[in-house]
Amino acid sequence: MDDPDAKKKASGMRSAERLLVVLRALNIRNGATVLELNRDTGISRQAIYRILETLQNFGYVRRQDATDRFHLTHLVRRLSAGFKDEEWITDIAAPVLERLVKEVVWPTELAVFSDNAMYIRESTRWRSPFTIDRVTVGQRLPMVASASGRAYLAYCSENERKTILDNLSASEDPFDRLVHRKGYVERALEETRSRGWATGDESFRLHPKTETLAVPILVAGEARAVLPLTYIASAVTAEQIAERHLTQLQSAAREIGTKVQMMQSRDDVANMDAEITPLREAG
Amino acid sequence: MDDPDAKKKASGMRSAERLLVVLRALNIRNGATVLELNRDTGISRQAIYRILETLQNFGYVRRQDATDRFHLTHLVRRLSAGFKDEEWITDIAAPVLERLVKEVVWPTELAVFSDNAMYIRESTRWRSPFTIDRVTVGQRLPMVASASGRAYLAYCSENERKTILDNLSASEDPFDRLVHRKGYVERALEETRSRGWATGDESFRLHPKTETLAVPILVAGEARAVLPLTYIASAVTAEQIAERHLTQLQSAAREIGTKVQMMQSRDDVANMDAEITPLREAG
DNA sequence: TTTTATTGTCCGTTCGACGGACACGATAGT
DNA sequence: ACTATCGTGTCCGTCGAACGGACAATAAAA
Repeated sequence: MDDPDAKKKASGMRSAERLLVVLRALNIRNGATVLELNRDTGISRQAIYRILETLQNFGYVRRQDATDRFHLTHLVRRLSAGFKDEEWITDIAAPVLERLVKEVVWPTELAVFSDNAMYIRESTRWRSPFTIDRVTVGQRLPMVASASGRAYLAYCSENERKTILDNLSASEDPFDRLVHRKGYVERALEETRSRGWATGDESFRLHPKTETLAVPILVAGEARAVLPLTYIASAVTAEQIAERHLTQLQSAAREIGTKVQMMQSRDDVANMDAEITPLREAG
Repeated sequence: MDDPDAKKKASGMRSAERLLVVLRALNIRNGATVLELNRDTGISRQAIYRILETLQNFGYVRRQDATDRFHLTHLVRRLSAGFKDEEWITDIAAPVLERLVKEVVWPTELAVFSDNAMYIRESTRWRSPFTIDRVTVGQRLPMVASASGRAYLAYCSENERKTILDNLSASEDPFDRLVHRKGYVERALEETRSRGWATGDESFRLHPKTETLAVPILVAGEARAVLPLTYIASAVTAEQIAERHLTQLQSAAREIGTKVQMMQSRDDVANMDAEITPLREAG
């Protein structure tokens, strides 16, 4: 009875919500009058004045003198410039991983390449009952010794692989120095490609009892990230995991890859589904 | 007396302001816990919860499951993607023009190149007592006939000039067709470069009584925009205007140019002067 | 002149934001 | 085990900020 509109939000701050709505409206129709914003958003004129004044205090909006239009300023970039392009994939992967952990009981992660190593960016470890180690987001994984690194190297572009291996040859990290072992990298990548998934070197273990298996996430045919699965070595073998879950892993990887590709191919992320949700009608 | 804190803002909505502060804080330290945000911004924890919930409802923020950190999502781009790169220069020029109109009584404008013509993007006409026409923001100015177009063509890069003139040769616009007149463009540009400022063809007048004189705004040595000044032809000549105000015009143009250049050379607009202004201390 | 459309501001009411207080869990030190 | 410390999460009574109706002012249209 107290909820006439069915889709009432759990909570959230009213005035702040409306500021976001106005800010979004200004992004869709940059250069708008108060009345236009009133019509676009359904927020009362008086409230639009208050909101615009607030935005002006922060310098995010300026008023064009001649006309009575309000424009965004370059400072609005501050509201989103902290979000790096590289994080897209993590952002998109998160919900997919969440679903994946329900099908595959073992914990899975998302790892991306950065600074000549793979880094875990998202994890479902805490959701899996089989998690025993404490590896967390931010964990570094060496390129040639870890399953994630190998999956990436095996499926990234030829040029990228060469550059990475070149960089690694100067590294002091003991696991990185494996690149100098004759034929080591070639064998590992060959094996990875023939199976479609990678394992890590037995000398590299984040936890003594666990092992990891990883599949690549391809965007436009090249690896942009990897999807590792960690299991308890005494319970199952890598082959058993692959037999049971490889299809699911690869399907999740493909879903993430295509979603990222779709995003990147859009010219303008902002104006997709450009309608604003009017809050309520007001005068 | 009713203003105890000396720097109290005129008004603005409290909760919405604090949401903006938190959003900005998240951009500076992407991936933050509630407590970190509390410390960074000085906003109480309870309020941070409310704010983050609001941002989550809009999808601008998601919570990384494993850790207790909040991250921006790709949707935050919607809050600034409506601001085009091309608008930077307008944004930066606006305050400079405002000052300029106080020194030079005649109305000045900012015009940028777009779609094979110049377009007025900012104007101080309404501020000048000498304004008689009703030309407004958005007005199109042809490239070879208008003062603004000539100033741009004379000082843009060689390649850009060639491309523009090529495009114009196919245009149906009568003023654009002047490009076909033998030696016309060359003479106009030569004259412009020798003086440092441009005038329009006498056949092109937005208003029968006014004429225009324009100087280029250079960024990295090439024209990115122009700064036209409109005067009443019966009152003064172009030469008189130039004699009196050319220094001021060029100095304003230089100021805009260097500011834009400074902006563009920054890697990250968001993190410049990265301190957040804590609102007040709270628990 | 009247009508319509739009901008701008005032002000009394109300409801949403506020933060103190408390519960809980995890980790560290003794 | 006990205590201390730190961090997360939630409840709830109070209070002031946000709300929008109402009105003034201006300009253009009928």
